[in-house]
Amino acid sequence: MLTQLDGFRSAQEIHAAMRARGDHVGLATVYRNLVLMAETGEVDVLTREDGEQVYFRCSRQHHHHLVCRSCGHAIEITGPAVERWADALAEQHGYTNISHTLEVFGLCPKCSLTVPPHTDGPP
Amino acid sequence: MLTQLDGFRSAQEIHAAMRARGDHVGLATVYRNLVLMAETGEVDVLTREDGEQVYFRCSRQHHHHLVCRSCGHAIEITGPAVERWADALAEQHGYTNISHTLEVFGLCPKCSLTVPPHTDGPP
DNA sequence: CTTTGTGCAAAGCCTTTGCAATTTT
DNA sequence: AAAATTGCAAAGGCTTTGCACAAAG
Repeated sequence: MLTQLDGFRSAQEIHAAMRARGDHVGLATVYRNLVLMAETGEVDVLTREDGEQVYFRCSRQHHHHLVCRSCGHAIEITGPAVERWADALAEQHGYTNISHTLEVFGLCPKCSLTVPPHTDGPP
Repeated sequence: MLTQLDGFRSAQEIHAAMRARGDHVGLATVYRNLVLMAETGEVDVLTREDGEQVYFRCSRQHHHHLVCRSCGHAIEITGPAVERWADALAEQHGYTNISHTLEVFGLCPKCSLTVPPHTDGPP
């Protein structure tokens, strides 16, 4: 199921899609499996700007994403320079156990044509 | 109130702190004001790993944070190189309306001494 | 038969909203 | 007196949990 998704989707969206496809599955099961898959690293989780968690099956190596704000379509990206920069900076401040989050959002080429640009200020 | 905080705090934490200090204030008011201040850019909001939103009063220019995973203590950081890299990369993929999130987490020097390191895998 | 996984409904948690009361202008 | 702000309680939305039942080993 998840294998055919090209972007981040919420548990509820995945559940709805499965029902629509005919699967007789409960919402709780979807949540349970997603949580499990997230723990094993089988899927990536990120929190959308509206607070909802979204899931996406992708490679297990450390990477980040370029995510379409409108349709959820995601592309894996890597930024070795950023990783080093973040680690070095945190160490300079005496921080340990360093991790980081980095996501790039935008409107994908397809959605750029159909969705009005958002007017919020920059983040 | 917020001015004396040195790090990101949730609405509920802020509310509790105000009550403890003697302020007779409702939770709804705290939320309402935080939302307002976030809209005007007076405070920064970010979503903690547990999904709770946390607020922090800091400078209005574009910046990121080095946040202590344990006590919430935050330091503003800037990464001009990262900004350019993210924008260029997104443009290469035909994305428009680009924004990004970047937060570095770790244990601050103080918490490094008292808190057992977390054993989760890297993000 | 024991173990694992599932569905449904109920509960939990953070956040928002309705409304009357209070404060401010 | 009108307008804006607040407190409280109720409602909303996403997620988790309890429990009985079905599926798998």
